[in-house]
Amino acid sequence: MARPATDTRERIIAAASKLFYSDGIKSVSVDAVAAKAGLTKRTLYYHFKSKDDLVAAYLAARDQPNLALFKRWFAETEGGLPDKVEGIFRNLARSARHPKWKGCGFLRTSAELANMPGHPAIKIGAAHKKKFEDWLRVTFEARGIGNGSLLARQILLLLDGSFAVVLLHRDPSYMETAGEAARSLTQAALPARRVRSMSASRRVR
Amino acid sequence: MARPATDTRERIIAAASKLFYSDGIKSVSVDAVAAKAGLTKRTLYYHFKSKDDLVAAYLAARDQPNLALFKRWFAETEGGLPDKVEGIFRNLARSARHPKWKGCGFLRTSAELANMPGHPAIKIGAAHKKKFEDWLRVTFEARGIGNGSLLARQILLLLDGSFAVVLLHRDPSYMETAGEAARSLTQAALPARRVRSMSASRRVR
DNA sequence: GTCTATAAGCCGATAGAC
DNA sequence: GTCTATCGGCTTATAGAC
Repeated sequence: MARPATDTRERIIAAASKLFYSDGIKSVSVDAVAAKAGLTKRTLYYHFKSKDDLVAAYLAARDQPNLALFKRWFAETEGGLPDKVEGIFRNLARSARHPKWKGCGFLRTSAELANMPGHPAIKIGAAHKKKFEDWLRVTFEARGIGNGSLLARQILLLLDGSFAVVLLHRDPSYMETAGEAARSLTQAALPARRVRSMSASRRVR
Repeated sequence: MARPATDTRERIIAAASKLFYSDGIKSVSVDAVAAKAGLTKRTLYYHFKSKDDLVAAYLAARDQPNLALFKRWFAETEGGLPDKVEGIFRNLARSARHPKWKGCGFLRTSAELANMPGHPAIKIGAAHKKKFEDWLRVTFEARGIGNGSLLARQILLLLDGSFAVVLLHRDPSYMETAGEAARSLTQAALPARRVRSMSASRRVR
């Protein structure tokens, strides 16, 4: 009562977020989350009906902040559309060099829970990626790209591919490679007027 | 003694492979693997010193067959280089429609064991992906592509991205999208002589 | 090389007091 | 809403017989 219930709930989610992202879902016990949050397991089960419920809350809490970060990286990168798209990958490569970086929490959770396709956490992850893809599509269409839907899907594939590959090899330079590919595809999809010289698709050869 | 020890070992790996790929690493107990192989846990521990050892053997057994499959898909697709590259993705999309498909075992294991970067299974997964990338690079260079190393990395990113995205959304059409992107990038990287009309990079607009 | 039996501990979840 | 205490089951791994 000294603290409203929502604060306790958010403290639990914060603790769960650190542990689940760092160590995975199955490796982290409910006891460990409760200890990290500074309360007992019984209290945790007062706020969440099950561990699955807690896992879903962990990903739901990452949804909006994650999207906001991508949008900020896009907005803050100067230049044309290909530059701004590549800017997302450059910023991601920078964050991937942090020692605590362990890939994409949404993708890692879906990989770990692949045998539970209906799990609420997977639905939240799928919705998150759809929101990102949709934001890309709308952004591309607003800039006059004909098939913005296709380009958005291609960029998403490169982004999630770089999450997976960089996690495996621990080599963030793959994100810069993905950024170059994203730049090439974006450049090629731009309306034909005033094509930039020295575009990435030319630089390749 | 009725059966050589290697047969027992291979039967254990076969059982482990089915269970680990289907349900993940942490979700599958050593008991379950032993039961599936039709022997006791004590016998399993006679052939493998630990569960980690068994996980590594599971991925090692998938290495060569998996590479051979990609090479076969490439070889059996008719047409030019962009067609053959896209053929890999088309075949992958077809296999992803099988109900038992659960993404890439190497990537899923590395996602689940992300907090153990030195785990032997992760090293095997990283080596597997490097072999695939290297085969792509050599293939591209043999066909006169200037920066075969860059294109190989880009194709790898699209392939692993499609593994991750299709696993999350359960929508194999993303693999066809990745195949189109791979075709575009391959086409753009080809030596300039005799550019095919109606290439994918043109079809986009 | 394969078996039965068990150690020693951790798991998610719950009972009941306050 | 938070606590102490605990249930029943599952976990990896090992001891020792044959």
